[in-house]
Amino acid sequence: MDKTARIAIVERAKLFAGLPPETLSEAAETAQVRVVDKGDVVFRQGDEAGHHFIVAWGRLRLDQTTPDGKNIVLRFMGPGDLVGSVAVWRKVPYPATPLAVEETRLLVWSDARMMELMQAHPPLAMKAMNMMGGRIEELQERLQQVATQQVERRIAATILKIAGQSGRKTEAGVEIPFALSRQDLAEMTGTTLHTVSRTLSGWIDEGILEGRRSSHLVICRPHRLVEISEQA
Amino acid sequence: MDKTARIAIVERAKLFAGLPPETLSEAAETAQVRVVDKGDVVFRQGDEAGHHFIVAWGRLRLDQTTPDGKNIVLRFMGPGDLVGSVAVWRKVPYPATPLAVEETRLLVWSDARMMELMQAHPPLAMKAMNMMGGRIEELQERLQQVATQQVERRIAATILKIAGQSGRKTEAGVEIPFALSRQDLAEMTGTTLHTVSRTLSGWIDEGILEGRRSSHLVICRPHRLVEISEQA
DNA sequence: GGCGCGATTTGAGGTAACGCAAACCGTCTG
DNA sequence: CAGACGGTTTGCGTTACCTCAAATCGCGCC
Repeated sequence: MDKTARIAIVERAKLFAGLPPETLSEAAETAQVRVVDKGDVVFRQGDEAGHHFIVAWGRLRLDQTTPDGKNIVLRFMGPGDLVGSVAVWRKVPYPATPLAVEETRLLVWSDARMMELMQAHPPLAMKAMNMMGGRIEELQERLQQVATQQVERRIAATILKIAGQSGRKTEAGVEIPFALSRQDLAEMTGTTLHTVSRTLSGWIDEGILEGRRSSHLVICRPHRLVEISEQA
Repeated sequence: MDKTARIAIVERAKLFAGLPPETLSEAAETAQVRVVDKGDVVFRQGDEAGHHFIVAWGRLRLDQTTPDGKNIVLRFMGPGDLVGSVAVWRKVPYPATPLAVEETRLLVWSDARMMELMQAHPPLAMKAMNMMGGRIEELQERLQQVATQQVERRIAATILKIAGQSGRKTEAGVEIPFALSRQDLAEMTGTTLHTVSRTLSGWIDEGILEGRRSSHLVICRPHRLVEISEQA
């Protein structure tokens, strides 16, 4: 990947959005590139944290395993998203495992390099706090959902959020352009595979969704899903 | 409150921990002081965010109200904790309401002042990110708990966490030194007042806790609570 | 094409936790 | 001290969701 391509990626990353060209250029120059095959991980929960990553293209699923062996999906991440930084700044082991659900390319900076960049360009640090703040708000919202809403609403809201950040418009409706299993949805919403399957089956019967027994979900009637996600 | 007192508070705040005395002094000089009576709020969810607060003494409960009128308790905050900063940095309205559960004194900086401090003292920004990272990890842990564990475990874990950050040792055991209602615990663990009451009653019968029908909980057998919070 | 594997669907039964309702008890007020 | 009030306790019926179990289907592989 040449420098121009790297700059293009850096430009798109939320972390660098709106910063002056010199900053982008300097950031791009000091980045390494890393490719992760579908099914492989960028790093593992518990590894010592030493690098910041930005997704150039592809898609990651951020998993967290509990001491008693259960797994939850914290979020999906796509181009422009920042991976690993929280742990690096805190100097603690990575608290989760990002797994590539499709072939993914990332830009990589060492802890030291990123630190230099931040010292040299204070707005970078502000941006970073901004992004972390976004994560906090997102987590608070999800916590609130899991704590107070029933399963059907949570599943609807989760599908809508994913569609909002990764959906592609097609003739049939909004398509989620990667393999999102019922198990994934269960682990995002704090329920079981079976309950998700039942719920989706119902929605497919009602014509709200398409994607029976297969890979890619298509939302045919987003409006209905919104209603469900907001129903009292 | 004189300058020496303010410096002492600033010194204790995690945000400033370990920074050089000049920084502390400068921060302390530019701070305002604000007192909030028990039952009053520092600001309200939805207000425009313009100020950073650090708790000097006292205790706050951070509440979030959902569109459909439900309430959840995000966390309790005590001396040294940072309030409101996430929203200020993101330039979004405050996402939650901090309510004083006892008379509370805070140091206040305007957005602009804090920005100046951060620009002048880069380590401050690093500390801030560190703290935000801590919040993210805490939220991820709670999300995982609510999503995968059953109510009894969640209540046990929540009481232990609160005891860990605010508990005081007494002859009878570890006391939680402020009024923590069953309703509060319910709103922290994503369950109902009734279920919390039943669960605590059981534990009190078993001698794990004290505090029947009254203000301050005392943990008599922390070890048992830990077991419950980890039980398969 | 036949086989086997993993993901999904669907059924049936059980239960943790909710929702409603009533009683209870400190505490503050007049 | 009577009375009212807010937090708590407890009982009981209900239910949303889980758990266990089995059938079904798509897909890659030989």
